[in-house]
Amino acid sequence: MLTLGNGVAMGYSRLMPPRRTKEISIRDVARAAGVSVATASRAMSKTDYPVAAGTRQQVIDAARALGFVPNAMARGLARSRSDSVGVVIPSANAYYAAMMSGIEAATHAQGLTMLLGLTNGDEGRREAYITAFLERRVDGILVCAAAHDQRPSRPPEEMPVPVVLIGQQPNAGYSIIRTDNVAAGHTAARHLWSLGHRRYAYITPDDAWYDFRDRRLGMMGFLESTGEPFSVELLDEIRGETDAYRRVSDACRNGFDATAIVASTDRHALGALAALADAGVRVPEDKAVMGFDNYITSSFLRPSLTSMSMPAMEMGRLGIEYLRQKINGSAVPQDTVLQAALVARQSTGSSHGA
Amino acid sequence: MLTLGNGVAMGYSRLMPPRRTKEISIRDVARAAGVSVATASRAMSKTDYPVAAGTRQQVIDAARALGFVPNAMARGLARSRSDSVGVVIPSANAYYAAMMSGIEAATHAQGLTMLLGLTNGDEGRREAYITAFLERRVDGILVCAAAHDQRPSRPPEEMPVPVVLIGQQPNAGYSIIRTDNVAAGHTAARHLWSLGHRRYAYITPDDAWYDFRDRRLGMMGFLESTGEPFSVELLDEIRGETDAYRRVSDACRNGFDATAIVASTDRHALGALAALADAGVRVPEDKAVMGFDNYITSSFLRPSLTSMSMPAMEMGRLGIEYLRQKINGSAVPQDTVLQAALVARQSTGSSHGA
DNA sequence: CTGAAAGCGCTTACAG
DNA sequence: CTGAAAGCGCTTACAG
Repeated sequence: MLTLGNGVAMGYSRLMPPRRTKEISIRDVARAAGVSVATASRAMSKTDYPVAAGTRQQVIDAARALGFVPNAMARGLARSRSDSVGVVIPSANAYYAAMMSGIEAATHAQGLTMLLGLTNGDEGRREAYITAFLERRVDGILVCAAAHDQRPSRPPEEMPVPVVLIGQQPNAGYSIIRTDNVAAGHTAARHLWSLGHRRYAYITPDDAWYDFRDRRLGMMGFLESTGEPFSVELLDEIRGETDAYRRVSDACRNGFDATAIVASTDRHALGALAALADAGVRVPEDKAVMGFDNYITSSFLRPSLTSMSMPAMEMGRLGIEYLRQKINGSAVPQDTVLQAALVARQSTGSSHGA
Repeated sequence: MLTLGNGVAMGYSRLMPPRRTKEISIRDVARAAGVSVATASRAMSKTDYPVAAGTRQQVIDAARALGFVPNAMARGLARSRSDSVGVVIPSANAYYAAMMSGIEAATHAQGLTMLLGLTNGDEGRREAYITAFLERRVDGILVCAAAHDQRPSRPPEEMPVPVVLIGQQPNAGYSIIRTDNVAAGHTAARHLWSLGHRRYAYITPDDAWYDFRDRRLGMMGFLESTGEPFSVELLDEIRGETDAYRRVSDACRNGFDATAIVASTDRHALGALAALADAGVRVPEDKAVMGFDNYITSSFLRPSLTSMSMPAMEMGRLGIEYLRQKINGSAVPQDTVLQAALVARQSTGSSHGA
């Protein structure tokens, strides 16, 4: 090994010739076991099919001896079933990471392979991934979140496989699993209200993402329901920590009126908290801050961040569960609504543990 | 929609009968276009193959009119090539999320579909995923990280497809892309040393993960190279933020001697920072803290966290690039070493920006 | 309990 | 530039 200036070490591996030897097939296994291909197939894949115990063992032994690796493409072609599901996810942030964990657990438990499509900011890839999944004949598709204007272009009847949506989307007709973000926003505002706050600020990207819009609507709904005076300042077009930091810093410099800052995600809250700290604004004494999603990080910030915990992992798990049921021809709830949970911490002055 | 107490809303979708209508195939397209199946195939897939422009257009029009979706399993079976790669990743945390972004960008650019296997703490799933990928006849496999004792059970010669490793692993013979963690540990220690620190603590899970071991070795290497007196306290068996918080809290209660805390990842550093804050220890005045990986979060903590930035995204991108080259029969560097970069921030008292 | 054979939907020499 | 045909590696009625 020899490290170059550019950080790349040398030492080339031998050039492998293109692998062209015919793979060992079930035909080879059958021959070795002295049975027909049909029997070999049944002995290996259909555990319930009546095959003489001895025969089955011979086949299995032969397969092992030959190092037989069944060809899932051939199997899928013959069965019109791939035992795979396609998953579309916007990006691999902490929120979707939790969702992916749930998805992984469920797919693994059911012997399904997961084809992953990350749109990574380029929502145009969404359709491209769905098309790719369809060509690969996945048994079902899970579409996680989507902004307002980005819908699966076709209605459910035109989709050749079951589709389940996770996260509020404008796609009428599809089974969907979502969190009650209106209620979450409502709960967040009520919590801050109970601490005495009357002047609010909401930090968000924009209304194109339903989750963020609904959280805001829930907050507004609660505030209006009080029948008392309040104010809400909207800080929008905020894409991430950096945007949040800048805007809150600016606000602090220009007489930031709000005493309660509601950030549409913990990431936005993180930027806001940093800005407040740098501006010498004390939390929660001067201003309270809340976020959504309850990232693991949030409990270790100082002050630790109060957040609405969303059941991302459970949504992922449930999404695959629904898909499985649909694939098997079972009915599935058309609209499943999970609830978020308030986790109060130091940023709102209501708790003092980690 | 009607939300139940358990958070599940009712409203069942109609039961769809198992889809059994034969899919429309290239045969249908050929018939509709008035050409042979062979010509239809060539017109649609082999852009370079000599097909009369008019004929090609007819085929394409017919395919569109029929809503033809080529069957990738059949294609793969016929070509012995699936245009897919299998990716094994330990978990979807921020570090691997960055790696996945790089992987996604590269696979998408090359028209490869990504099959994802998350081991999620259960490293036994590693082999299971590799087997599943092999059955699906992926064109190549990318194995991201792995602890000391978890190796692909077979040597490269026995793997029927190209494999590329990302992250230091004990798998002799495979092409590997890694970061120079020894150098990173060295750099981290040098930075702290230059700030005057002589008593260190290292927070880590254990040596089973090479990255963490190497960072420690690099740190020790630098300290020993100074020829001056120093001390290093090892806080190991620390799995995450919570463990780090507890152990550092305990240490503070029992006279924590170290003035420089080196955490094997930013996550560990986060727990340590929280513990120090709660113990009334000032950072960086009383103790300095450093982490590795440079999560986005780290720059927004207060004090913001000094960290060694690892090129995770680039590793992911390069991994797929190498795989592509191997698949095409090209040689690839056997050992590629990328370098980490120091990002100094407030936790070590060397910077004061965000 | 077992086997022969058709079929899944493509691609690709091979022969015009 | 085009077509007929074999073949990719499985599964599954159908018939013993």
